[in-house]
Amino acid sequence: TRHDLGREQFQERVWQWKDHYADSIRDQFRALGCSFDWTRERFTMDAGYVDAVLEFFIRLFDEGKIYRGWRVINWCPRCQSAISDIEVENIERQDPLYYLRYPLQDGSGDIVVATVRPETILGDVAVAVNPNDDRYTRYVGKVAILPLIGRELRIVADDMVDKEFGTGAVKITPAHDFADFEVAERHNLDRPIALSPDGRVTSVGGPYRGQTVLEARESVLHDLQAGGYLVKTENHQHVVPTCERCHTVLEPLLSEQWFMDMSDLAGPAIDVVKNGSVRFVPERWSKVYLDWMENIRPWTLSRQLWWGHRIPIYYCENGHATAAKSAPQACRICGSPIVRQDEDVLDTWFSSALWPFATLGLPERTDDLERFYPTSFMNTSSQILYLWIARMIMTGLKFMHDVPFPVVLINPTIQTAEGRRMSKSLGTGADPLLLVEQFGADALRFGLITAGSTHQQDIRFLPERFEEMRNFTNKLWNVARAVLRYQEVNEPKQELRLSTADRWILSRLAVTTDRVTSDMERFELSAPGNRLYEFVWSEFADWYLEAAKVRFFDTSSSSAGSYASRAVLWSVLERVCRLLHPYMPFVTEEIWQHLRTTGSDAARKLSGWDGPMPESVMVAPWPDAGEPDVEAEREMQLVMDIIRATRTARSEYGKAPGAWISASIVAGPQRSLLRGSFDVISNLARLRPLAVYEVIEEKPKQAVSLLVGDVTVYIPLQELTDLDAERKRIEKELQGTEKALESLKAKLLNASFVAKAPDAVVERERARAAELAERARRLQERLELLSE
RNA sequence: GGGCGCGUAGCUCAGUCGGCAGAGCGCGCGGCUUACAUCCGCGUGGUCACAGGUUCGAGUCCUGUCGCGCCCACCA
Repeated sequence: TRHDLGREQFQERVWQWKDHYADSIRDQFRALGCSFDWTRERFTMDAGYVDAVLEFFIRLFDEGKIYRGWRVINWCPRCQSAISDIEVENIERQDPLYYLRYPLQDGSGDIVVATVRPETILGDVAVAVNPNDDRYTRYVGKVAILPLIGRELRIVADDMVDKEFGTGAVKITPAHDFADFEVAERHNLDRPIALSPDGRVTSVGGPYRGQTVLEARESVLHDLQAGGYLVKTENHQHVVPTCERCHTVLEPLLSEQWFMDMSDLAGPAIDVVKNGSVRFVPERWSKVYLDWMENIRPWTLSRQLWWGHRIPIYYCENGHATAAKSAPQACRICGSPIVRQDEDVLDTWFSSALWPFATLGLPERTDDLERFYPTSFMNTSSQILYLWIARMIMTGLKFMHDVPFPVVLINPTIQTAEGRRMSKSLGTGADPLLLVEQFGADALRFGLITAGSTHQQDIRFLPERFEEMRNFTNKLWNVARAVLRYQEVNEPKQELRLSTADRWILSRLAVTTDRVTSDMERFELSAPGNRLYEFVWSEFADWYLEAAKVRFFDTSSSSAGSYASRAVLWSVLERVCRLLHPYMPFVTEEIWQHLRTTGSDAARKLSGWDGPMPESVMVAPWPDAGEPDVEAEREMQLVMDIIRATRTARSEYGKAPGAWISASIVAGPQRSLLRGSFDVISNLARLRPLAVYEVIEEKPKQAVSLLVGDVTVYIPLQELTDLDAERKRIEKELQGTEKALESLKAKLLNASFVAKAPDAVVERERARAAELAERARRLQERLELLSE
């Protein structure tokens, strides 16, 4: 035990332990790609920091905010220390509830109380009833006799008693119950300590002295029963306070401890949240914060441990306390010699509470303090909202006269796949290094940040999710390989002639950048990740890259076209790296290093690089969104719809995806627009030979017809299917179209819809109805033609 | 006991201002096509927990109910 080692040797061992685990934490952060300024790493036990802790403790002590007093505190019999009320974990349990009969002194009867801890009767000093409880009015002021011990117990009236619970009479044990202590204060009752900190009955317990709590529980119960004092036993569901660290059942214990008065500190800390100087994201956490803050209680500061900041209080031979950074010559009160320092250490959160300014040198007014206080925002977990966040705000206002941070971003809590809390002691945690090894740091980060959404309260940890994200990382890597492969060295400068697809992807990037940026600015971090995933995979890789390849490999394409494609590929990827870098630092940096040494003049110009690019994507500026290109988006949409419709038809008719088939497209007024995308359509839809007309004299009878907006794609029947199958397909489609049209017509016939819905909505529905009607007409026409 | 969150496809989850319900995985069919089979194409899959209400219109807003989870709490 620590006592075998002694205070000094014990501390040495803890330092070794600390060094080992600090290294491991550093390794984890580095593996995860956290880009800290490692030169500024601080530990709350660093020399300078220790000095700050002493300084502020002394100030608070001298102001009378820190004081010593007798209070009931949560005592952990295993840790042999007091712990603060926010380190208590309440667990629900079923225990027997014993009803005990206490005879009245005057022989006029008895009074029955209920308890789950019969051994605590040894510390009883009174019985309390509710002042409005008629059943007990006549008892108030009388005296009951404590069985087994014979102590006289006053019967008092107190509002704290619930008439409905048990018998409506409560035994009062001031030294071993929080509520009872307060009752004792109100009624000026003795507070005998019946159970000592080492878990044994004291001399107050008379014949039971020396027994452990459990032994006493048994023997007291046995004796009560033998004496006829046990009235009955019930099963009782209740919550039991346990130690958060070791899960030992806590004993409320009257003891002398150091406390800090929080009432004056809380006020300003409430104001800054109410007036918006400190903002919580998600906002609802401010309610949780305020609720705690407005009901704040004194902070139990002392711990009976050997590791931590030892309380800088020195006692003289008369027992006076003097606060000082090192042992003073004499007592400040009476001048007599100092004989000892307080043995206790401070709650670890006391030093943490000073973090925002103690790390920056306060009490010295350093340059760092000027520059970095307040910090830009605090990102943390809801679990330390009270333990740390609230206290940093209070101490910051107290010693810096300013908030430590304007924004507190509260992360969702990660739970296990089964929805249990992740914790070291429950063994439900996950080792970050193993996960990094398994999926890669980028995939792990991306998966965590994009899981659920920022406003959520908790999210599940599902390994499958990180597999998906690993696949995405791989996708990005392969896209980069392709893009780099198509780049050419020392390309002569050419005029940049952008195709529809080029303009389309640049527009999609503009829209994506804009939304990603605005979401990030409001601390919405998962949506931008998902958006980038979608952009990279579905738009950039699946469509644009495929379209670009047509130019590289289709011999009929112009060199100007492939020059433009190369430039656009490079620029889009380059900006994607910058956007994705916060999520995936490793792969984006690696790709960006390759991009840095490539890229034509046109490519760099598209990305906005005038001079040389920075050394690392980490220090590259955030990309500008740029303007969307509505026309290009509309055009490309039509191209993609044509390709998709063709693919669907081939798949439906079982035609191999790669096989070339002939087709004609009748595009009406869209013909000129489609001209520029002819090669893309032909290659991605595998249509060859392909002809595009504005109108045709005679609609083909022996053909499959695909309706894409105003455009019709005709594929000769013999390429895909037979007449019968095509007729059935058209019939099915016509049915669907008519059904949709009918419900839309009904909506438009609804007078109140037309009258009350916004014009734009009504207009849109009308246009849609017209479209559907036209589609139905064309399908009908098709059917007639096929039936001829 | 109080506060908060969640309930949407078989699974895990998105869904912004109330205006045509989405993704990934799974499942089915077809493809090793010149970045990627950790992939590509096509498809399948919904009583948006339940019951009311507001509204021309509700997954979305309001009220209540049920279920799950987290936090807080001195009914012995």
